[in-house]
Amino acid sequence: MAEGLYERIYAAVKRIPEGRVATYGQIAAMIGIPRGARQVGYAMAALGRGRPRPDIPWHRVVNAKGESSIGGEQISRLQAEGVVFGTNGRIDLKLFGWDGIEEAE
DNA sequence: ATCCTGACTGTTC
DNA sequence: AGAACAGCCAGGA
Repeated sequence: MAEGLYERIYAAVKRIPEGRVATYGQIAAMIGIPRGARQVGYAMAALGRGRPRPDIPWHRVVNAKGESSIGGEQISRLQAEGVVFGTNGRIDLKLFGWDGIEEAE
């Protein structure tokens, strides 16, 4: 181990099934860091900085309100996966929110 | 090596 | 309902 904390975050993000979205706080909680939502956001930001972008579906990570914190490409990608945005630009976490459990195929 | 910035959340008033 | 406070890690200059 001795992996960076970000590595764990990226791993959790990769677990998000297609067509579903997870919140920053949810990712943080599932890897064991309460109140670590910010760290998750930082990790995502680090992806677009200088870090290479592996196959991390960062676009599937949204804020607690169910909307994209950055918008732009993120929203386009989510819609391409079938995620529907409300009139206010928010997603129904009850419908697209990921429970942290991958659906069996 | 140090300082600054960056894609958040829940609680309380 | 809107605003403020506190907690957290890594990378770039």
